[in-house]
Amino acid sequence: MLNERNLKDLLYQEFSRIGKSLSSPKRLEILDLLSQGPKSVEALSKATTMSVANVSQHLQTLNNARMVKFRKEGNYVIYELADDVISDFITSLHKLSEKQFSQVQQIKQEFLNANLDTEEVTLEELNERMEKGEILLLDVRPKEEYENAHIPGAVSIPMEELKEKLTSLPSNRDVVAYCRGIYCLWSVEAVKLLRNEGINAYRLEKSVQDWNEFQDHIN
Amino acid sequence: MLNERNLKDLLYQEFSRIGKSLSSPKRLEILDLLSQGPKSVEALSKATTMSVANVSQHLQTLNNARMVKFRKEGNYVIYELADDVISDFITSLHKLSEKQFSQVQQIKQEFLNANLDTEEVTLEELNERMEKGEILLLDVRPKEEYENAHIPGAVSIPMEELKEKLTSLPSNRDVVAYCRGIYCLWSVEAVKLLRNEGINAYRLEKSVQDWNEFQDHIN
DNA sequence: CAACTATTCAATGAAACACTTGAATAGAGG
DNA sequence: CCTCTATTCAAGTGTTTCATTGAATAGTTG
Repeated sequence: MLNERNLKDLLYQEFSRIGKSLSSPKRLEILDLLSQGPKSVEALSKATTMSVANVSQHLQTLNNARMVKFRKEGNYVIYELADDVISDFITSLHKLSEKQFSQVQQIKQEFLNANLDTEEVTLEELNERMEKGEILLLDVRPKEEYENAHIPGAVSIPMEELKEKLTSLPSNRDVVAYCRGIYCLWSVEAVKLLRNEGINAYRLEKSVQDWNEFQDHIN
Repeated sequence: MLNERNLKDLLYQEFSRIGKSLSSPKRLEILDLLSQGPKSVEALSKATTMSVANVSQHLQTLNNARMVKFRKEGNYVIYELADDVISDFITSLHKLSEKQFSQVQQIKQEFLNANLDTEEVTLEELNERMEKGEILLLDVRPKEEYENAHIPGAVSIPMEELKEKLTSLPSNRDVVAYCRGIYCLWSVEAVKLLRNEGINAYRLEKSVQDWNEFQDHIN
């Protein structure tokens, strides 16, 4: 028989399934990757340096919490976020974390300082200077992610191809590179490469999601 | 030395601390209770039917994740949510859960059906009829929670005192009872009691938080 | 249909966790 | 200053979760 205490236990158990899915660092990483677009198990395995079986297991628990869904496509199983709401939720988790963990900021800063004396670009600046045609915006994520969604006007050169294509870039325009957001470090790498080549390069810390939010705000 | 993989592991580990704090049903219940206002360890222990030591331990992990803060007051240690942002975050977790778990809805419905053929009141209705003075709004939460925050115009009669005060209620006005929100069942109890007394009683499923949100929306 | 690939399943040992119990602490009040 | 109370700490136990491994499955391609 269902009494009040039972009911509460049942309900909070259900609620906690979402919490559980967010309680593992690896699962959060998977969710972040999926927020850039659908991916196969193998692709996730590579990106996270986990075994395929392990990733599959995590995806299973995420699926139980209805955080992701999947479809079969040929030999592959393609996973994606179950819902736009979830992408928003993950973003708000990040914001909350950052707000309360100075440690997160510290870790990030330590790394960036060791790697780059970086000048940041804001979305406002970007918007302005894009319209004037003053800059070249570079999306250094994998091609699929660019195709899934990108900042309007951006050119896709995946990190892997950047070295070869360095010479084809204009040296008379400033270049701004972005990838998956604040904790994605490809853009840092890209800026380093470009500067070595004598190009004025800057890092945009923001992601496509941030861009969308920014657009919603000014409209 | 901090390399890219290390950095990611560290960062996601930090992020996951919030997830961890949301991964235990008991902790979620504690957080919900705290979103109604500050509470002592003992009070939480009673409300959740857990041992004091156990609650204390959970509060410790919540504190590590900066989800709660505490102050000492006489003999007692009073815990509360660390931040308004966290209350919002918990609310959005509930909404997300409800959206994806038909099971949650089902559990709730089964219980309510077994207990009450309930007519729900919407916030719009409430607003309208409150202004006309047609109804008496009853807050059946503990006095401290009422004092911490309540819907304007509501009268506080904690559940424990309701039985004794039944006769002092007007039988010529409709009564609407509310407590902590959709999963708080005191309002269900209250409506049952009131109807037995021949009073036209209805349940408001919403909470003070919902009311505040509603007010923000219409302004 | 045989070989191959991507994914999942099942079993293992190791680590993390929840809850209990009983002792320790620290503040309040007589 | 001693007692009482609320809370925390520390140790022990049983359970759940994790990553890893190797086998099983299912779908595709020759």
